[in-house]
Amino acid sequence: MDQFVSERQAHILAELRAKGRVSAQDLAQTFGVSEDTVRRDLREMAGRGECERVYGGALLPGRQTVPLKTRIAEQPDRKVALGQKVVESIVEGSVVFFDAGSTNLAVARSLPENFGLTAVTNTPAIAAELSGRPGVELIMIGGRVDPAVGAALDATAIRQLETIRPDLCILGACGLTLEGGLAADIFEDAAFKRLACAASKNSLAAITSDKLGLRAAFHVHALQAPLSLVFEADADEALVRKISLQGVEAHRCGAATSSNGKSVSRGNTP
Amino acid sequence: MDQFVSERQAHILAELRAKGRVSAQDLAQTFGVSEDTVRRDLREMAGRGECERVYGGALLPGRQTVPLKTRIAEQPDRKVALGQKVVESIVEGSVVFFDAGSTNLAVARSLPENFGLTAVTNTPAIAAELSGRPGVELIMIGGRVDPAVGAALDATAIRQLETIRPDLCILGACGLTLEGGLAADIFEDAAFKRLACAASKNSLAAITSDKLGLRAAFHVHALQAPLSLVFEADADEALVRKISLQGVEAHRCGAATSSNGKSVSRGNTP
DNA sequence: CATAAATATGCAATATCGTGCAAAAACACG
DNA sequence: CGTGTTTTTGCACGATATTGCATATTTATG
Repeated sequence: MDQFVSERQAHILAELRAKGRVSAQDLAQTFGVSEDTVRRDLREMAGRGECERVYGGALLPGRQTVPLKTRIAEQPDRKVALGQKVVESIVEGSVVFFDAGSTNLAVARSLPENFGLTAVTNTPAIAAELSGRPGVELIMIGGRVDPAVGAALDATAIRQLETIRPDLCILGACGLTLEGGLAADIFEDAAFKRLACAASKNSLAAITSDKLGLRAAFHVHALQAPLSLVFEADADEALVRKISLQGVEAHRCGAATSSNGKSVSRGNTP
Repeated sequence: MDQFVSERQAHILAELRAKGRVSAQDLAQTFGVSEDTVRRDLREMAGRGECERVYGGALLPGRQTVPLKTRIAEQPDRKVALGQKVVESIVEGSVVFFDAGSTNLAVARSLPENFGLTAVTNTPAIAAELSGRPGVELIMIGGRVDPAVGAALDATAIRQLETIRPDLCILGACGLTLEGGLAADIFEDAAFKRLACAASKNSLAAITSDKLGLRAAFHVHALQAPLSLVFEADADEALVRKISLQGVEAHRCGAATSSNGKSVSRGNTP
């Protein structure tokens, strides 16, 4: 069994209290069970007075019966598509360092509900996202949080990082060029990224197309193994091919069209 | 025999405390015994109240491991009112430690936009809330994040905390009694809170009324200076007065600002 | 009213549970 | 050392829980 019944219902209740409403379809998708199972949960919870059943899902009890028809407009952000592609490269049970960056926050969000891994991060936003997830062992790197980066980069953080040897380092990057490789805009950030890469067995960076060809000031990682890159669907074909020729594993994620109904409605920070 | 029974059960308990959940199948695999044996262990442990039996395994008793970020949403109005009252006690420019707890997350949310302070916290959700705020210098306490508490409590965290002397420690609490003072439900959590108090010049705890009179297992702070308490509007008048007589500064916050005064009803069945 | 979506119900497949029982090991005791 | 007792463990078997599918029914909406 992937998840205990009471755990699933607790998550439904949490989602319900956070958002005020839940959709049976989304819940089924989120937990990887059939809608029938979700409906049975909702019926049971309604019997305990934890929610009020409505057509399409459930609401908090005592509230007005807002027709749940208004589906949450989960626009399949480009970052979500990229994040899901990155998740495919993560081996279940491994130790993964999450570098700072909004793309990496999307990666954390894209982790399936019960994905088992040890997550290490110096970024509060990512830690908050992963905190409380069943299956995730979370290690927070402490220190002064650099306001420009939103992550701990100081000596304390470096000392703590040195005690950890991740299997995979998921890098954020501010720019990628064929000659310069991965680079960052902020000196301390780049230094920390280099250390994280050096400590890890493998490194992986998700590159949004707007970073392609951008030359950032401080070097992070050359285009050479051990490094994997994940590009968006519209990335420059020629450039990607050239990068592959340097011995760097390059993946490309599918188009971010809304053809698949994989709208995982978990995140709650803009 | 490969392992004594009590050893195995202790190991199960450790796993349970670490992950918040155990699966009978996994445990049988881990220890190389049959699932029947594991089930017998779990049944016995449940009899002692060490775990809560569920179909497929066991969970930590009582508390549900609901992500902290959703716990905040449970009683928004009251928590916000309490948070705003606590903020009034924070001196601009001081160094403030934010303990774990949904109430303290509300305090962090209630900080005015440009409030200047140095915030120290071991709770990812609070760090994420304060990260990026202009005026806030954020220090993150790192370490393994206890899933039941949602904060770093381990040796790494303690070592890092020892390097900091906050002006104010904003405590979370699971229970408050006249005789026992502030107490917490989880041992490691209580130990960390005690250290945080000891390191800080002053301590302050926001007490939701549902915690009043509740006796939690592990002592955190006696009702004596240096300690301030902030109560809700509907807190027991007599109890608050008795607490004041012990030399503890007691504040009371006004009624919830929202128009609906009846937003809190426990176990309401429509 | 027509249609599509969501729901309830029954049913079968699978997983898990509890109990009784026997074998093996550890133990108590003479 | 020998013997009876207790503890632990695995296995068998019936009971129970969970889940997905099929089907009939209800609901929302144009």
